[in-house]
Amino acid sequence: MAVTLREIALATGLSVPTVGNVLGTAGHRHSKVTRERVLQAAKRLGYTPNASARAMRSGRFGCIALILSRSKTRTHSFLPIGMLDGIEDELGLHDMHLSVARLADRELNDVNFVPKVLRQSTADGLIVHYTHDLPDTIDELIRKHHAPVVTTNTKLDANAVYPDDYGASLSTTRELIKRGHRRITFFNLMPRVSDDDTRERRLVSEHYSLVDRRAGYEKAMLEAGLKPKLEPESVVTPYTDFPIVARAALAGEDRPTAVLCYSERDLAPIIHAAAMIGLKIPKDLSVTFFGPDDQWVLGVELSAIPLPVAEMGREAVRMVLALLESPGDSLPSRALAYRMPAKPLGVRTIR
Amino acid sequence: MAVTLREIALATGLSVPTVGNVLGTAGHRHSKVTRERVLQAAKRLGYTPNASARAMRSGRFGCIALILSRSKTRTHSFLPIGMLDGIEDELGLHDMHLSVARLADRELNDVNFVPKVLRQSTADGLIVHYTHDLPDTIDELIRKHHAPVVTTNTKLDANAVYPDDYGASLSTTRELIKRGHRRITFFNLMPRVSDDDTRERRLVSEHYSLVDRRAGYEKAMLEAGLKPKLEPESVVTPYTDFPIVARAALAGEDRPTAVLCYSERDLAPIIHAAAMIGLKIPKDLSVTFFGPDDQWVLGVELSAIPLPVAEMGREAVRMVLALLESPGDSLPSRALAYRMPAKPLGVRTIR
DNA sequence: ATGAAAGCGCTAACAA
DNA sequence: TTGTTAGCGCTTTCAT
Repeated sequence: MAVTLREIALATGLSVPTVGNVLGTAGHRHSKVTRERVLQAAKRLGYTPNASARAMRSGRFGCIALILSRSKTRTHSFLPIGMLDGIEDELGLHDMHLSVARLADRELNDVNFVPKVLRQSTADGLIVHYTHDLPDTIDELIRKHHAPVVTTNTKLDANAVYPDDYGASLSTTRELIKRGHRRITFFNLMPRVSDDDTRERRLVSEHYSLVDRRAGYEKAMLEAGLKPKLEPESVVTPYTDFPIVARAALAGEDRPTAVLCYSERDLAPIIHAAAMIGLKIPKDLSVTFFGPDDQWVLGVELSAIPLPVAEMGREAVRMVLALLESPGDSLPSRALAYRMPAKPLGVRTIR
Repeated sequence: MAVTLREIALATGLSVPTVGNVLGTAGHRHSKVTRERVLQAAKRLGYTPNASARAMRSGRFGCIALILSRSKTRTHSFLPIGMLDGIEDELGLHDMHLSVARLADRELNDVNFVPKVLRQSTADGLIVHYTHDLPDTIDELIRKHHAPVVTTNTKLDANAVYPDDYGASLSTTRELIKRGHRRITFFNLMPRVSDDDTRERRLVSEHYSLVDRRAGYEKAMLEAGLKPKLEPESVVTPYTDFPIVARAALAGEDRPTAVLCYSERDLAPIIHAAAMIGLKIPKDLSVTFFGPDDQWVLGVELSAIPLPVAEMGREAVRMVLALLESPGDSLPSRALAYRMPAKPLGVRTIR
């Protein structure tokens, strides 16, 4: 069994509250000698406070739950590891911890598949991080849970935190233009729409980040009197065709001098195609992309337009805590600014 | 405030234990009418049992904590998302939930950086998943925590679960040989040793999976009277050189007809180099790799030798629970068999 | 400066 | 079948 206050009390001959005060936050009410005695004993016996007991007493669990999607056909399993950092850093400031649950889309009708975190009260608040849209059943399930809910990476009207993709795309494109680029292509190989497509792909295609990144790009191009060019033009590109499509997009007389990629998944095909054609990066082609971090791709180092995931995690926690303070309230959503790299790798200035 | 048993008791005119019995596991002791009445009220009021209260009562937290490394210089942020599935599936069978904490190597001397999960009692057991070696300070910290500890992805003598990389590499190589391949190269671009290398790279280089995959490969080659070939030969390969090295490894008269890659990170350089040379996959070159899942790389679909991560998570939970049953005990470590793909993509049979 | 009492929500044991 | 009592570990009064 774990060591409790009572055992320390017995060991020191003091009362339970005294020991509790010293080991808790009311040590100041006791003499230095007592404090020392308690701390010694606690250390010797290996005392660790029982978080559940504290939770019960305080009415707070000291815990936030992160809800992640869990699709069978995970095209790319998006757990933003950097977001965990942000979440945990912020939680650490409040002596809280993190619980994680993954929710399958499918089995939700079956009660057995609802994770304990949602069936029971375990957390003071939820951070819902879904790459795709929330299925209605899940949405309802979460709404039923009385704890405050903050959504990340989804553009909702309230209680959401998401990267300002529009702004980032706008300023990146402006920067490319400022550096002398005129033919800039926006590149996204992930299929956008399709009839017989899997549900997941469809949803990815509708994600706000694609819409906004494209819109920011187009805005910057148009305001500079340039013609936006989206690649590929077809709405569905089979994986087999990635290299072909990339090559076609980079070839020809009016080839782009810069590409802005929707995600890091577009990089390998681009860099590969450039190499096949004989284009050097960044000499002949500038490449920039939205992604978690800078990346080496086929011998080329590229700066990401770095998703502010840690900040997103931190802000999500802050919002959950704010909602806890004023129950029933609702907070305006926050679009998080990207921090642009000062000297991006893989991008050239044309003179 | 959340709804408690007391409120349901008041609403129904029943006693708290009666309500608790019905909503807990002792419903059979009550009349159907009562049960119905309680369930109705609970549903209407939106009751969710307080996990902390249950935890206190039962002496179990109903929670397992996953401890992950958090290095500043994350070359690749390895959170095995599939492992979460396995862990959560197994936990679900026991009405438990998952807590996650990331531990930074550095700041460990500072008490403020020790996550709550380790400072307080919150979990019944720990699963320690470290990509690299455990720093001693962390090791001590974890050992201090009285809960049972199971380690994943590290080859320890006891209380560990890890993929059987030796066996998988052995049987994969044998399979390639059986399919008529004679010149098979083992490929690993990640640097193995270096003087002025970062700590992280060094540790990656020493990870048992590399040692064992190489050993299994070499064993299979030697027993078939073939000459093992490791690429690159140099122990450190700058990222810039990846494509060059890959190309050199695939060119020449005695070029390999098959490559076995340490990880998915080796794929892009290989496929790219093959394309530059003009080799078709799998016609001219068979490619297989250790990785979480099958993958499309530059227009080519490849079967992974799929890391049994879900099974690893499940088994880790089982081991933690077993240790909980018999405290102080220690379990023999388990090497988990890989499940080989029946018809691997990207691999050809030579006749 | 210290201890006694009470109670957070739940459940096991016992009494009715 | 139902209710009463008690206690898990901790902390907040309040009395000493």
